[in-house]
Amino acid sequence: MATEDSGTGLPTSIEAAWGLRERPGKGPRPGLTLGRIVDAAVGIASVDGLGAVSMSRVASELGVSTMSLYRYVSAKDELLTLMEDAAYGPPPPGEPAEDWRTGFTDWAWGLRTAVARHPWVVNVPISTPPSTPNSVAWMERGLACLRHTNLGEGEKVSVLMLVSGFVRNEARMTFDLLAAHRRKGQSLESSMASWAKLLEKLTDAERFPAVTAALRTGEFDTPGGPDDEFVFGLERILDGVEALISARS
Amino acid sequence: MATEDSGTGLPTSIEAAWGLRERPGKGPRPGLTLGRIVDAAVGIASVDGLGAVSMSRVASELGVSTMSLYRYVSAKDELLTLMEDAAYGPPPPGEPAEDWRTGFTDWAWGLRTAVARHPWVVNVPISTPPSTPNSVAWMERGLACLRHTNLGEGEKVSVLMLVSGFVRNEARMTFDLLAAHRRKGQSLESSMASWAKLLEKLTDAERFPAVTAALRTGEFDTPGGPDDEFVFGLERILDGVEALISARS
DNA sequence: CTCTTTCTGCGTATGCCATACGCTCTACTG
DNA sequence: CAGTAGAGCGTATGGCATACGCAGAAAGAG
Repeated sequence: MATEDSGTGLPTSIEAAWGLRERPGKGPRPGLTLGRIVDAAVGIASVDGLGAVSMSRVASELGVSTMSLYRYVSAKDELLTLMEDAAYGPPPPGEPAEDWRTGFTDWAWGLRTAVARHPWVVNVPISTPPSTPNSVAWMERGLACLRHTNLGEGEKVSVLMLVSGFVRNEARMTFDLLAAHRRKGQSLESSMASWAKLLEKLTDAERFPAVTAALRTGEFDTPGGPDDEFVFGLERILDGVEALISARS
Repeated sequence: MATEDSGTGLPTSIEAAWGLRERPGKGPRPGLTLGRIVDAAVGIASVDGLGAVSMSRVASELGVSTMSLYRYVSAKDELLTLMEDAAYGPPPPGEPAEDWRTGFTDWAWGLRTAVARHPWVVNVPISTPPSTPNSVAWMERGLACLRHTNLGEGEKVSVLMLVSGFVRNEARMTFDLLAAHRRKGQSLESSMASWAKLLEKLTDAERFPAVTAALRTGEFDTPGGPDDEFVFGLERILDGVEALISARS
């Protein structure tokens, strides 16, 4: 089986992504590389969504048989993990801004941009704490943004998880809804409008006074840009983090 | 087919959940109810996880054939939506606290409690904006908690989505990790510790100075309770919301 | 009371999916 | 040059959602 090696406890394919594991000289030369497999899978996901990524589809895209892939990846979820790593890509190079809030805002937007480029990543099931190269690199950069704050190391990590979780979740809702609307051939606006209409039909003013009041303002009909909710949430969270940092002085 | 009716645009099964749609007098009496089907599916998910919920498994649990279920539900994802609604259940009755922060904190904890009772809900794919009875009821209550603030209606909804998204995402990470650890037969502590060890092996101090520094404090080895991250994140977000409310005065 | 309509349950079939197993052939090591 | 580790892959197993159409039940229409 050999799902582990080198004492890292990582699956072999993930070790390969870190650049460990050189090829032993024996048998025939591999005809593929992990990179090509992951690229093919990413391509499929980008065009037809994560659901379209099957081992046989990836294999046929590469002109090999399904089972060949299992020489490179011991199970599909390893492939998914590697796809995720590839989708995030490396964080921007160079030093982050001196001011934590500037740097951290950049960081959050960078993550969001990566996710927007590959919306399917947010549907990759989480199975382990981040241990792929790019994930750890993004973590490194996030921590670096907070280097001049007086937060404890544990707090920094918590802030990181809070914000990256927010980015992921926001993207998940936004892009899943967008995809659902596209599937039904509607625009986001008409879809929101019909949702509002639906709620109006379902909610009476006695049992749902607050929803009724919110609907009456008509704000649901004008959803604004897809980034609006992201901007709003990020500002609130960073305000909260700022309060903590101030309290530590 | 009849996936829509009554002008709501909702699938028939969801309309049934709202109590619309009475039985037409004609054909044979249904041997099942939507409720029994959903209960069975929820039971399976609670015991063996969402992945174990298949149409055939649900059917055999009920002693009927697989295809019978399609008389009640037009596709599996309708069943999932109904399961989600059942898992959240109704929000607590009565008036929320006068003070928005008290009430809203209760609301967030209530959501978290519901999710903790049925951890699989967070893996139900999001396909539409909330339109099931309990989802709307939770929305109603969340808005009610903010009734004495000076936020605009759109802002209230944004705050709602921000916090409920946080609850969902936090639960997703926490419980997925817990499940992964259980699958490998490890405790959370030992698993976190081995993750820290792994990162130490993978990261050198030159390329990953911040991660190295964080690891050196040893804070990863003492994960604390599973609620710690939740409490931390919720406090930050509510601080941020409070800043907004103050700014509106 | 009978006929027609409408709805239920369900058997069967299709076409996906991940992946276990074991064979053949390759290319390097001793 | 022999031995062997590894590559590619054909086949098989056991899952899955769900389309289709049939048989029989229940209620209304005449």
